[in-house]
Amino acid sequence: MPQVPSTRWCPTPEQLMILEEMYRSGVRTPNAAQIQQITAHLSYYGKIEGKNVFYWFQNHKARDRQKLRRRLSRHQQMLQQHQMMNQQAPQLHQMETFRSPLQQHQIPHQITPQFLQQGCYQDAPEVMNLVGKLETCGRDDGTERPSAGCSASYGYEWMMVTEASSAVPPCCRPLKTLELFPTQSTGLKEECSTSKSSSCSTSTN
Amino acid sequence: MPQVPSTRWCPTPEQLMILEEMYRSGVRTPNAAQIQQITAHLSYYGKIEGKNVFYWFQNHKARDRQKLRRRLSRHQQMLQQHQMMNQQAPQLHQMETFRSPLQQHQIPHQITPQFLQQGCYQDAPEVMNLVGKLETCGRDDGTERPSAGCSASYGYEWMMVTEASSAVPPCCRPLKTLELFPTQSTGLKEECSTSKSSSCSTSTN
DNA sequence: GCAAATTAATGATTTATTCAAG
DNA sequence: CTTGAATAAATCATTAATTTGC
Repeated sequence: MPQVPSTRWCPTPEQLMILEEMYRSGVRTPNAAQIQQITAHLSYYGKIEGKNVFYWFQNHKARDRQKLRRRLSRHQQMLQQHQMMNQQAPQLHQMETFRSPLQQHQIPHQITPQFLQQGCYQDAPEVMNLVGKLETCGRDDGTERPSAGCSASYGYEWMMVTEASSAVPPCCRPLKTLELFPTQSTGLKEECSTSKSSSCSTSTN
Repeated sequence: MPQVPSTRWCPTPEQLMILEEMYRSGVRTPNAAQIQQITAHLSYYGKIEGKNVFYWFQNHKARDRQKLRRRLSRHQQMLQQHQMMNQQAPQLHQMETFRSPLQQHQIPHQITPQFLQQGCYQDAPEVMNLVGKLETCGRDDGTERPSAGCSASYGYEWMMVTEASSAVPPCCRPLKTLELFPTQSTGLKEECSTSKSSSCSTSTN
C-alpha cells in the first residue's frame, strides 16, 4: 500500500518525452479538449491529470521564453559593447525588440500533431467547435492575439470546471494506437497511490 | 574584425536555434566538413568559428545525455523501490543498468539532416586520416558507439589543424539554401519496455 | 559510504499585463 | 474608462541532485 504519495505530479520519463516532443512539434497552449486527449494518452504511462498537462505547457513555454529573453538581452548587451568599442563592424540584423524575434526567426514546427485531430468529436459539437476554432487561430507565443471568437478558455477556472463536470465526451477515452505514441509499456499505472494534489494550499504570502 | 570584449563566442539566438534544430534532427558529432558547412551557414548570423560549432555539439550532447541519465536512474530507482517494497525483489546493480536504457528511451530523431550528407570528404585523405585517427579516441560517454566505419570524430587537436589548413574539399563550400528545416517529420519511435509508469517516490514525511 | 545540508530544477499558484468589447 | 478573457510573468513550494563532514 502506497505510503504518502508525493504532493505533486512527477512525470515519468515517457510522459516527459512525449510532452517535449509535442512541445517541439509546436504545441504550446493546448485547449481544454486537447488537454483532455493528451492527458488520456499520457495516463497510459502513469498517473496524470489535466492540470498537470496544462501547467506543464505553461511552465515550459514560460521558461523557454525566459531562456530566450535572457539570451537576447545578453546578446544585445554584447552588441552594445561592440558598438561602443568600435563604431563599425555592425553585426547584421540584431537590433530587435524582445518579442518579435521570437517569431521572426522561429524555426518551423516539424510536426502537425495529428493525434490531436483524431476524430473523436463527432458527437460533441461544442468540443469540436472549440478545437476547430483554436486550431485555426492558434497562437503560440503571445505574438498575436486571438480574436474574441477564437478562444478556448482554460486556466485556473477551466481547470476547476473541467474537474468538476466531466465535460469530456465519452469518445475521448485514451486512444489506443497512435503513430505518435509507442504503446508499449508495461501498463503499470497505479503504483503510487494517488491523492489529489494539495487541495489545501497553504499560501503564506 | 571587431575585437570583442568577451573572450568567448556568444551565439546569437538564430545561431542557437539552428544548432538546436540540427541537434534535434539527429546531428551529434559533425565531422570536419560538416562543421565547415555549419560554420559557414551560421556565420551569416554572426561571428562564429568552427571550434565554436564543435564545442557546442560536444557540450550539448554531453549535457543531454547527463540529463537523460539522471531521469532514467531516478525512474529506475523508483521502480526498484517499488519492487523492494512490494516483493523484496533482489536489488539490481544500478551501475549495470545505467547505460542501456538510455538508447531505449531515446526519442527517435525526426529528421535526417540531408544537407549534412552531401558527400564531402571522399577525396580528402588527410582529413579522413585524421578522422580515422581521432575516431577511436573521441569517445563520448560510451552510450552510443558508432560502428567503426562511419563516424568522424575529432577533437581539439583536429580543430587546430583544420583551422590552419583548409583541408576541406571544394564541395564543402557553404550551401546557400539548405533544407535545414523540413516541415515534415516521421512518427515517434518505439519506447522502451523496461520502465513502468509509476509516479513519484514516497516522500518521507 | 552515509546522511545532513545545500543547491538546482520544476510543478503549482498567484499576480500583472494585454487586448478588446461595451 | 471599466471590465473580462486570456495568458505571460513572477513567485511559492517541493522534489531531486550535489556537496560536504563525518
